[in-house]
Amino acid sequence: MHSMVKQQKDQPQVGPGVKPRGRPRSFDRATALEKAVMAFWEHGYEATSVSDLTRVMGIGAPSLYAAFGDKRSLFEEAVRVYGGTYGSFSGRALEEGPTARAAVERLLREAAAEFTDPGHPYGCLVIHAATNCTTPEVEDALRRQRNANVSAIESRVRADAATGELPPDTDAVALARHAAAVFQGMSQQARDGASREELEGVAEIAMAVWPRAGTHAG
Amino acid sequence: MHSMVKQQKDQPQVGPGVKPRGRPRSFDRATALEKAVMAFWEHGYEATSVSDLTRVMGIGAPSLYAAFGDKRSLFEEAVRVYGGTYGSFSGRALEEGPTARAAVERLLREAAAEFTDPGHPYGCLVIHAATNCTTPEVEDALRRQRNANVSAIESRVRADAATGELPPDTDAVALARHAAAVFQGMSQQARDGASREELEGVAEIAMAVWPRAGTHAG
DNA sequence: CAAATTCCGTAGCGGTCGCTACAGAAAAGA
DNA sequence: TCTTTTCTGTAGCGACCGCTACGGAATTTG
Repeated sequence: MHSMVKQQKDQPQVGPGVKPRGRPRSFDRATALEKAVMAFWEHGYEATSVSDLTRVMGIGAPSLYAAFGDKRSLFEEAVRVYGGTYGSFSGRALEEGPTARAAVERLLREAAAEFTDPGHPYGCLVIHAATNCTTPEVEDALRRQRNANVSAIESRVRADAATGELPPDTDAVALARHAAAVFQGMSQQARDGASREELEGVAEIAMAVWPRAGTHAG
Repeated sequence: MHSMVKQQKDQPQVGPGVKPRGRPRSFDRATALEKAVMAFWEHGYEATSVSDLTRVMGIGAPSLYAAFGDKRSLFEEAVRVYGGTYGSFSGRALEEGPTARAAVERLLREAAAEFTDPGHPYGCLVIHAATNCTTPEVEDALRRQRNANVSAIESRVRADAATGELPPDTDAVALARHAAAVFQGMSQQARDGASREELEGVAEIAMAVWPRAGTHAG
């Protein structure tokens, strides 16, 4: 006997003509999930208790566990929702920017606005929601995500150094890590009360480190 | 009757000739406190339980409470110890640097070494040990400390802009916040596994934003 | 010695944690 | 209507949380 995997019926994949069998869910799953995103974003994984979640999501604990598995699965799904919405600007900036410099400039400028948007918690969920975690897997998952972002910046810098858009002796690792450090520091300062304008000033200053095209370092 | 304040006999202020009355403490207070610093540094305030503390400190819970008050008081004392030892480099760099630029350069370069020292947990306790805290007072205390550091950098920049060491139109707030953001981002990246050399590269890159003496911005 | 004072180890307090057993309610299928 | 399926609310599980009452141990004072 192989172990049974609990059937997940969370995301209906069948057409709209087929109705599920039993009593229908009395709440909107996406709306409840969005509330969980906000709670985790503001207070982090550990400091957000299941009773906190059931309160803000407006459902009972059994409904939460039936719809989302357990607290950790709910958090992972909340991280995915965040990455596809509030946090998607960073991936877009890095993909769509015409050059590494333009991509990072857009990344930092949009971060200044996003991190201080009064419509949701300050800063970046990926940076802050799983620090000091008693569940190391949760902490590691977001750490990997942060390090992947550093690598993404580095790849763009390295590509521009290869094409001549940046000087060939550019230190791609240091330039990328600097951009990432400014990004992460901006998130921290947003949490500490910095304004959008202050963070835009940081972003502008940070862009001064980029070598100009046609200028070689040293 | 006004409320009695519990007599604290933790730090003996009398001369060495006077012996305390009852049974002497069977552990060294400073050594135990140092262990608590390490535990809070690595796992943060909330994720470090009292039983974690009693284990690493090698004492029972009643001894901990008798010697340090409660968990929060112990944490506050640990933060003070940290600020006077591992974290003291930042204050020294900002005070002793001959110019704002030299002070920040030393700050960042020493941070690269300190944040990655394998002899203790990575990164900065003040930045990481009280995030996502269910006790907002604890979180706020370290937030104030971080914002005070930003202000300290800003003061040094402003002073140099006044003397002409930096251009008079220098944006002191942005320059200081950028330095602080890099500092905080370096701490985050140290926690995420960055090496000393990588962080030194970040520090070097970050210093490129500073206007040279005799050069005016715009 | 005895008395007084202070510390330590055991053991456990009330509270919250993540999670779930259970029974009733609400829907579809027969 | 009756059965089947699924969801919901109550109520509570064992584990851990921060913290402490209590009695015995260790030390100074008289």
